[in-house]
Amino acid sequence: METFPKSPTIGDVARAAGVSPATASRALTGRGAVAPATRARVEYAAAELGYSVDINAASLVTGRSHAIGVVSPSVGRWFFGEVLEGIQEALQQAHYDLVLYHVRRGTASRADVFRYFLGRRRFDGIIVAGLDPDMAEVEQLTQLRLPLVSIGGYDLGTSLVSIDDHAAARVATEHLIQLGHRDIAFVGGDPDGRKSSFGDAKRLAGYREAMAHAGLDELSRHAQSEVSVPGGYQVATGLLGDQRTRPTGIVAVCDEVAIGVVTAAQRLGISVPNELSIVGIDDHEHAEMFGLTTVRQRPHEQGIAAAQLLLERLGDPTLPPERIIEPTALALRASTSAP
Amino acid sequence: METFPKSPTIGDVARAAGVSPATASRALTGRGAVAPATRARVEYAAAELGYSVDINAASLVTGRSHAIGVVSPSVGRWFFGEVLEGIQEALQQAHYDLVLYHVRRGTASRADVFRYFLGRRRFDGIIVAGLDPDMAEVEQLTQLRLPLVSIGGYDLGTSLVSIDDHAAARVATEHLIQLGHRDIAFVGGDPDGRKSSFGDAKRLAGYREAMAHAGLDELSRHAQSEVSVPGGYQVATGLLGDQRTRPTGIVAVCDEVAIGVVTAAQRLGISVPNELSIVGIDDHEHAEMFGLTTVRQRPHEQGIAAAQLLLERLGDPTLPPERIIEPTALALRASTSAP
DNA sequence: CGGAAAAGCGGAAGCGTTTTCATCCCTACG
DNA sequence: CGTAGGGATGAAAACGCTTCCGCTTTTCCG
Repeated sequence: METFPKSPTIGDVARAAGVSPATASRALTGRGAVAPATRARVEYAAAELGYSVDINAASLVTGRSHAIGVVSPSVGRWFFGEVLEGIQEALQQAHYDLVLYHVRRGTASRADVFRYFLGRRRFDGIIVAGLDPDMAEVEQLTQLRLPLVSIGGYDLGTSLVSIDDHAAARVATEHLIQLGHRDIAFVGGDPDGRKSSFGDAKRLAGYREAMAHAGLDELSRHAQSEVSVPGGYQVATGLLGDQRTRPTGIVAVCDEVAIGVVTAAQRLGISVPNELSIVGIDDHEHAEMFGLTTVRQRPHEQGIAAAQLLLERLGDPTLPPERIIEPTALALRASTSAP
Repeated sequence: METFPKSPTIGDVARAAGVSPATASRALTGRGAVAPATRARVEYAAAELGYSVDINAASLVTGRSHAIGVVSPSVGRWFFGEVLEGIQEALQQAHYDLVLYHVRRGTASRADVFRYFLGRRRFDGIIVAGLDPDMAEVEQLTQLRLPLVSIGGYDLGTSLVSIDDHAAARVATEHLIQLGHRDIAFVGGDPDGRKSSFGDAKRLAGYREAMAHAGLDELSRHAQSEVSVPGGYQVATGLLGDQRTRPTGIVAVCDEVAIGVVTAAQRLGISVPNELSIVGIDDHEHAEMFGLTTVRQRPHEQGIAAAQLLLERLGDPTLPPERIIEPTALALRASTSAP
């Protein structure tokens, strides 16, 4: 095992194997014809020297960087964490690197990312997750002329992976209606979804449609909150405090909010589901522990699907955009019953 | 605004500004002397053309890729999500990209990452967060000869950012002892920390030391569990079920486990803190909502500190390794009282 | 005012890789 | 047996950028 002051190049490998750099490259990349015996010699030499391709040099000539960019406003929230892990899983199998850009809404660095970071040809394609970009950002995104896949609702007119948020909330609401509930509140998010994610607004609309369809327009109400466990807890503490105005059923914008609501109910001594039925959306990893009835989605699978969609389009950029709507299903647990 | 069939190069910018590529490069990178008027012309031309440097070509010649790698076994858990966001924040300010490698323990792709991904000179330095690498992996990491910073306990002999896990658990335990508790259990993690993170084992040791110091060795006990909210919930359900063997105080390996324990206690009708005191470690974003007494740490700040440590060493590789022990502090809330 | 130093700039080399093109040799087929 | 075809290989160009080197011009100071 020879030691190099600096990393060995393909020239070093070629010399050690007694071939030209061209042949060494062919042997190692698998492109072009090379005799089996030669290939073995090259591979042996490469292993012996601890050779690893310099991805920058390779990218320069091929124009492919073998990485994809992921832009997301959050990594800590369950949905995004799961999506990210799914993307990673698919990318690692394809030997692609993942370059992460965290763009919290309204931060200065967010503008930097769009203006400065995204244009450097560091990646071959891009996945935007749960992003609600403004016009300028959309422009900058399309300007890149890179294959793009969107996850989680916002429709850029490109390939897209999502659930039907509208239908998910409708199903959740209809579940409560079928159980006999009439006074059903929707908890979480803000009215137009500007401050939360784009899908949240669609879920609210799905709830409203189900209510209207059952002739319950009058009873529709929306309690805004931050989209988080404490957010749900806080708003539920207010909403459930007065027994006279308390609804019998709650549809939460997502499981995190639903868990906050469940916790608040417990704290207030309100029995779930006897006195209050709660249904969430997500099937969060804690949903089972809280016995939460919810509409299941699989963000991990969505991440994988998005990455695969993107990888396909890296291989063949002429492929038309594809829209994948992932299935959802009601998961019945112990947080809902007849009123 | 001229449109290019392909992205404009620095040659295009130079031509538009009426200078040589060399001068254009100097003007844009800020290295080397260039007249103010010339710089302005070049910058104007670059903006007009929508020029953005090809980072691969630049990396090839400078040997710096302006990216750093982050290796972590999780992104969804609170601690790692916070760390990741902190790292991002610091890196974005320095115009560095973040390349993420998710290495779950025992997966095939983990081996791939160490064998294949890490050696491609895609990044200039590396941060490992909460990793418990085996010997081969440590070898591969040091083989890279790249500046490295470790977060969260495992000591590779390099620069490092961490809290004193041992002391944190000791403080938590002593808090209960001072309140008058004697029968105190430690919940979460496995004995040697092999399956959970490295710091968890140190926390267990800190608990044991505090117990021993108070002459309570005999009463020391450790209830193993997955390090998660459901994990804490599950083990607490068993531990608290039998009133005769129920401890009066619990030290949880982290707040996620502690929250699981609190929830289990509520479900079992055990009053916190009247019948059971619980103290966590972390100051998780949900700790306040659950009224959890805990030992606070700030993973977001640790992420920032680690990134800064690394960036400094990128600028001057001769800098000696530095070990930053971040402070912790007991945060008193409503989950602890005298027994 | 004269000379030294510094500033400003262009030409060209070079980073490590892939790929085109040309060459050589072997096989297979008429 | 002659030749077409294809497999295997090497030489060299090219990718886009930064930087070294050298040249000219300006500035500064005694």
